[in-house]
Amino acid sequence: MRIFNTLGRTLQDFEPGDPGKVSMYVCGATVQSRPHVGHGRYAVVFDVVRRYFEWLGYDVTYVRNITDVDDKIINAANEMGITIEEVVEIAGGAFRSAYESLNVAAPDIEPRATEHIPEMIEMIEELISRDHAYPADGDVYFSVRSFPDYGKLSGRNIDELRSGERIEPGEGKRDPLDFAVWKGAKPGEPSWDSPWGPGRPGWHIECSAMAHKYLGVGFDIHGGGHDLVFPHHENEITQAEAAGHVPFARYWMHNGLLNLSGEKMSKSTGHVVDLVEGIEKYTPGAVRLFYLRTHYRKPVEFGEEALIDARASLDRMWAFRRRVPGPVEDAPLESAIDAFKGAMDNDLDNAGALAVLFEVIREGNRRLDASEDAGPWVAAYDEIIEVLGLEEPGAGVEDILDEIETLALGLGIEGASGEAAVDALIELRATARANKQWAVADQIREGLTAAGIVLEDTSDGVRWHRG
RNA sequence: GGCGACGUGGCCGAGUGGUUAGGCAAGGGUCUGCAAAACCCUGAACCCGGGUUCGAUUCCCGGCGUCGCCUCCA
Repeated sequence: MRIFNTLGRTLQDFEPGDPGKVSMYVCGATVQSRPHVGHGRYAVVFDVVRRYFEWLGYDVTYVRNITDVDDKIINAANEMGITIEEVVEIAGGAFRSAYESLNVAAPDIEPRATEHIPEMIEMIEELISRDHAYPADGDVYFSVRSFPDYGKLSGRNIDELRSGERIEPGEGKRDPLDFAVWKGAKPGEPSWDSPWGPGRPGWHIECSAMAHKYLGVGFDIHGGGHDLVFPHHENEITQAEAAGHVPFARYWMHNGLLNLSGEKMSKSTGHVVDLVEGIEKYTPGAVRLFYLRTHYRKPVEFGEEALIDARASLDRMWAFRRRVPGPVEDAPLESAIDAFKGAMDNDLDNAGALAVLFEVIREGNRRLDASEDAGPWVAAYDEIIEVLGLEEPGAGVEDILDEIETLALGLGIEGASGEAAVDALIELRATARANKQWAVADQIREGLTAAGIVLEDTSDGVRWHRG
């Protein structure tokens, strides 16, 4: 597999550090407010990275952190008059449920910054002892000029940064480029004890410390949104490697950002679409497919048309799979699997992989139409759809029991509920159709449609699914 | 200003030095009580100008345009 490594900005063959295993660390979100649709993209992209490696047979350890203390969380708590724990609980819950509905598998480890203060303090002490960091009035700063490699990830050099420098030197900073690894507590802020007095960690140090703790030195893949390349990831590498963890991570993957009306979405400007609302409006599957239609490194415009397009494509996929109910025994079509693998091995060409899937669907449909064996095509579909995480969820009816029951009772069906009632209605309709009582048949179809169930008449009988 | 990415048919979106990507939408067929689904066929593209080449959408140079990072940000 070839991966575009941000470190070096080239396509590189992926070789795990430990044969048969892949260790991944992905920067999760700062849980200060509800997730926007941009957060969904990184979650889905790296979920697919993980699924693909697992599908290839690797034993994957996936770590995704939660930043649960920073300036913005503290501000949000103050504004709303609640504790930071409550902010984290509310926002974190919204993230969790959004991930779940997007079919993003939970990480193996989900460390929180506040639960790793000792590890961070230890790393800061190491940095100080190596003269890469220095305390100043309760803060501790990293000395950027003490680390000659600074800038290697983001591809910039210190002097260029300096010319673009806009920040006034902080009180204790020796150099405007230096950044805080530990921030002394101001009155009223949450804090932890440290050798430099009460305070809290700087943003970047948490990832350096937690990635090292769970994945060790030189783990395989570090991921995150492209906007994290600088300064966050640059600083992460710098701290970790300055503390002696060399190399910090071997491959760096960054997903492209989402635009809204041509402009990047951003929490700070409020230029966002709420992820949960987007999922409700367009359905979770359509949102997930929307993310996967485009190569993961490209920027994408989030817009109504694209989501409706994705929804239609998804319907096509699922409609194909419904034609062959239940699991299939056949081995997946080899040529399709090879093509899929070829696309994915090419720096996770998820869009190319989808093209393979659609070719499988077209030929599978053609064979089913012609009453030829489509088993290998269906099996290939199952294989691919699962790696992409786009499988159709089970068609439960729990949320529309009342509608179904009312409809059933209206037609004289008693004692049946839920799916049994649906079956009874379908049976009743079949009788009506056999007697050419089209009005009754249509009444049942329309009633079920209104309740959210779509009927399909096929040569093999009637199928139903949620609309 | 510095660094970087990108510019493909109505829309979205892969890819390649010479041969059909794919999806959505559109038109025409087939199938069909209705509905849905499906299959077949059709049209349409490679920002502009140079260069390299037998031949460039694909390589090189220049231009134009869009976007990102340089400050918290997936």
